[in-house]
Amino acid sequence: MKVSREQMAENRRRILEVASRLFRDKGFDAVSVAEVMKAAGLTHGGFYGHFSSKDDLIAQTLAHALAVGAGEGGDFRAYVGDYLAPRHRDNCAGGCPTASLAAAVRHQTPAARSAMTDGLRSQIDRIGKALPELDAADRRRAAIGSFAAMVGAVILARAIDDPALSDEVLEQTREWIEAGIKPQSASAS
Amino acid sequence: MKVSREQMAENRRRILEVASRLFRDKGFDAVSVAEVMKAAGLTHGGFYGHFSSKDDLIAQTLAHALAVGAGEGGDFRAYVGDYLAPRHRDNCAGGCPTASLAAAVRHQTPAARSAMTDGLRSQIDRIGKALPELDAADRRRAAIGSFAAMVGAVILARAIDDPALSDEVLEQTREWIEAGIKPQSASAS
DNA sequence: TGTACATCAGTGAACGCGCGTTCACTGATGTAC
DNA sequence: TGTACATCAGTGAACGCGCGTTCACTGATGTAC
Repeated sequence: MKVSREQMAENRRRILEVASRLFRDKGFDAVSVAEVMKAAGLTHGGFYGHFSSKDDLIAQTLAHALAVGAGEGGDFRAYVGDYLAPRHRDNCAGGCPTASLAAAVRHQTPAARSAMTDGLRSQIDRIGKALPELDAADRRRAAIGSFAAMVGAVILARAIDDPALSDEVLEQTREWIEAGIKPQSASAS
Repeated sequence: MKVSREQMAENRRRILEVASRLFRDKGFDAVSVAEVMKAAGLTHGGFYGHFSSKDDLIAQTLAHALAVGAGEGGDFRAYVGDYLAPRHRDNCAGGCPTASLAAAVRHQTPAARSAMTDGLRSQIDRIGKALPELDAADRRRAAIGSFAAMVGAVILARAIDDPALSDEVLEQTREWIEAGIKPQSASAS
């Protein structure tokens, strides 16, 4: 049965939202189109009224997931602390899409890789703006280096099955980043 | 037709070797059992004489791939430079198994996660030993932090479709790590 | 404002395909004599 | 050392299953009058 235009737009939004959570939690391959539609409260047949293919859903979900949560002009220390916390490691479905999906994007379509690239570019710029105490060159290096370390640490912490080592990877990486963003080999806080 | 015991052992080794390259290149899901066996010069039916399932192959391939290349007591600077080089980014099949597979291990069996954990533990220890100029606490932090940054940077560089930004992620992360492993906010080389 | 009808979002059965896995068979291996 | 035979690594057809995708159908929407 037909639904109103607003209802359809909301359905589409809900599909993208549940797909984003499911993909982050289980990966692109382990989530079926039918599973996404069921989680959105619909049946699988209607999927192709919203998206041309599963690959199209993946690309649009990436663009959607990497666009939200863009705000946060806040404290970089606090951001790193939250990012490298066990709570974030254990919350794939609600966590950073880059940490969950960046490695899988390599095997996806050009549209998906393009969405990922745009998201990463703006993420790096955003981190740079959160480091105003550094000069331009140090700021860019610190933004890229610390973001790479954060993403890598969460990926490693999620792969490791020993909780102690997993916690240690998060904690040591946090300390390593904090030491690295002190301006110019200067004094401590 | 039956083959000699040595031939069988060599076949098994070849299966693990080609599986390691194929998995690193295309991911676990995109490589079929038949594809692995064909690349090893065999037919798919014989697979179950060597492994109990595809999951078993994945776990044993991880243990195999993470065990070799363990040597290299060499210079840490050179190691970082090679790791964060475009050549390594562009060589998934022959590159670091952690950079290619760590993120996917989260969705695999406990045996696979256990093999990954063992590999990461020894990798971290090995990097620590390559940093003898630091004291114990700094060494551990530098080993974990710089390895996380290296893995994260290669994953991000491989996800990005803009060559300039991809190169920049590698290069800036390399500089960030080099700045971080200078002993105790001390002088340059 | 009320009615008649064309539109089209969503439904659910059905499709074709590739996958992991199984199994009856083959023929070289390697052991018993 | 040579022969007879049991073993078993590898072969390739076949299986069942879940997936992405298609399509005839349904009935609420929203427009034309």
